[in-house]
Amino acid sequence: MSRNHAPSIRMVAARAGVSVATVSNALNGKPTVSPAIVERVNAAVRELGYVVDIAASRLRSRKALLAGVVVPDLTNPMFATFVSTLEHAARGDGYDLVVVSARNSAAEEADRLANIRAWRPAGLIVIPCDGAFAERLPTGFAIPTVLADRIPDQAGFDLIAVDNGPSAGAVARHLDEQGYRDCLVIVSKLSITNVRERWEGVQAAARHMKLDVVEVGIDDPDGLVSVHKRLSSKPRPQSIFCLDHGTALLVYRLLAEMNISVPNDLAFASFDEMEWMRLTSPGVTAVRQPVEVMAEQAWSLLSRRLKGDAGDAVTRRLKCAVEIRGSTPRCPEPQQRGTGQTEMGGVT
Amino acid sequence: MSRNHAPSIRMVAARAGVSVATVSNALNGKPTVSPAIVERVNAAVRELGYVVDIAASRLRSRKALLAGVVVPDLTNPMFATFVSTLEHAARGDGYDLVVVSARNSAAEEADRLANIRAWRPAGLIVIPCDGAFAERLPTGFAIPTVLADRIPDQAGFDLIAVDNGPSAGAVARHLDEQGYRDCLVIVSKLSITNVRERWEGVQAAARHMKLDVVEVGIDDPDGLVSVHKRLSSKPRPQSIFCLDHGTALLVYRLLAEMNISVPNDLAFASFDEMEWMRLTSPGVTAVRQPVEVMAEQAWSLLSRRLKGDAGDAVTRRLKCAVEIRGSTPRCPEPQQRGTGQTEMGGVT
DNA sequence: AGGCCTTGATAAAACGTTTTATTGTACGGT
DNA sequence: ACCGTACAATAAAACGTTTTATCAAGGCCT
Repeated sequence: MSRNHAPSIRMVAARAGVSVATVSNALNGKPTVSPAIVERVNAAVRELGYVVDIAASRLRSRKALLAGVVVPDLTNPMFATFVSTLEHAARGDGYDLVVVSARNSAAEEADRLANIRAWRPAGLIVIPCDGAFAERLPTGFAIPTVLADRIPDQAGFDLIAVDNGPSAGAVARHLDEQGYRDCLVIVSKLSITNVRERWEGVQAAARHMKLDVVEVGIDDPDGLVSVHKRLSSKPRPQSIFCLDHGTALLVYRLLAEMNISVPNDLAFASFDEMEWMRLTSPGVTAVRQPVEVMAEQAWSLLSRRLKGDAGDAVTRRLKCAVEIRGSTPRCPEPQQRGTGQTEMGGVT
Repeated sequence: MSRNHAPSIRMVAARAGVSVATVSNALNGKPTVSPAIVERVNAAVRELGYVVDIAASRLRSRKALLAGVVVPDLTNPMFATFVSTLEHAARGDGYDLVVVSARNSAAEEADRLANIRAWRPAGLIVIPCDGAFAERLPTGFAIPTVLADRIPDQAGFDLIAVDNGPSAGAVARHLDEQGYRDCLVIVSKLSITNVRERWEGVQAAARHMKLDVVEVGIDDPDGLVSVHKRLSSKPRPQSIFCLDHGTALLVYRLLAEMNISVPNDLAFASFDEMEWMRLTSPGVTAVRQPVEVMAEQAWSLLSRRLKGDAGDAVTRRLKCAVEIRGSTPRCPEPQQRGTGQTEMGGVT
């Protein structure tokens, strides 16, 4: 019994009655093959259901139509969208993607990077876990690399990110102008470069607001406890601005549990817009990042590099959309605070 | 100048002063290599930063530690979680994953399947776009394949899915018992097998409720228009049950826009729980699917197959959790309908 | 001492491709 | 009829591995 192996180019050659080299030439569109033979080869390919072995092909030709993608967490809808868009763009150029998730762990990221190397991709697109990405890049792994979304401590990388500072600043200014005089800023980890940029943007933009910042680790209950304490004490903060969607979700739930009404008792805004922020009543003011654009630009930049462009490292900052919704209305006068005045909340 | 190629096993051999075969044996833990030489080899590997070329390895050894994964849409948080969990499990067994998204198109799914074949994976895990999956599987692509989540028309596949019918039925029965006498069931496409199962489950479980079903294609505005019409006409349906999260989102927004209050004006429930359903006030009654468990079981089943288990095709149905929340309270008496009686909605 | 294992290492073949160099073959120009 | 060229097809080498078969060197037994 012939084993159940996938048909090889040899079988195609035999079936078409030509040499192996000719089959290869025919399939790769080399002009030195006569049309009649091309047709014979194609017929044999169809009949056998032959599909090239990419690995063998790459091995010999030294051309890899393959790029690696590393994201911190596929579960995050933003990164999932990033990957999905990227995949589409890459396939449009004939490239395959090997995608791995670091599950928010720098150690796993390093591991995955080493592992992805074994695939000999032509290029890399990485959303790093944190700024220390350069240290985790295996030595000697010198292929075109484009970073996205998160900002590395070390310069010299191509980078496509959003203008975290100005966008977060725009929200802070909005709160300021609406009359709020203090704001509790909540972050997951200030060590994440984006988050730090946002926080700095807020600090730069707030003119009359007193600012306060709390770290709420994603799985760490302590942070939430301290937010709880902060919200129970008098006077309560007039506004809250969460600098990433994870904390936004946690804090928004906390508010509901504590029976604190948005926006009657305080205003609420978030960086990183999520679907649900348009569904609550009122909607949540949020910064929407242009993920798809980011993915497309990351690919087109990598694509340029793969074609041989060896120019200086590029950094591009994309503009975010700031969606003002009912969760940040004009600040009521102090004496009226907490007595009603519901904005007839709505989906915008 | 020596080109910038990744170091090969040959260089390692030269550096360690042994033969290529010995390096291979050492790295693969063959017992015939003396400890002293193993150490020399490891040192050389470290110094050069050598990483095996998986493709070449697989080519020669005919052992692929690689599985393909095809999902309908990575953007869907449920599938993203599925992939993420799967990846973790696979890596635990030393396997890599090549993940592709069909972007909800059967044509793309077929294309991706053909393409993934070029990687010669050892196995396949697929969440098919629709029931006609078998037709799109390239002929001769006979590797262990586990289907997940969606049910194929054709039998003979390993399958890990949830008990769509009973779970949807549980929600229908709940509505029925709460006193609702009719229910508008909303689906994306009845051609999706899961959705059909859910719909059949609803039909089987509803005892006193009059049922009505509307298809709302994900990108198709017509469906929403007909829902709108249905909601404007008198008498308005007493309850709505969306059988997938995409339509749940659309319809929930539509309700807000039409100023129809949940649950004052009607009850609302959904299959496919999403984050935001715990955040609205009141929370949305929903069926939560055990995605992680599904992924783990899919992997462990595939893993078994890869180890050679050639038993009959297995079908496993996982139980879902039904989360009863404030959006489906006891049905008020008809004369009171729409006059207030807000459940002090809360996050559960 | 001679024969036979065992041990540790290696040379060479093989995997499925692509590429390079080679071989015919036909053609047009003298 | 001869040469040079262009064209079509191919044989063989190469890519980086793993595997198989081979080999050399001891050690043990008679």
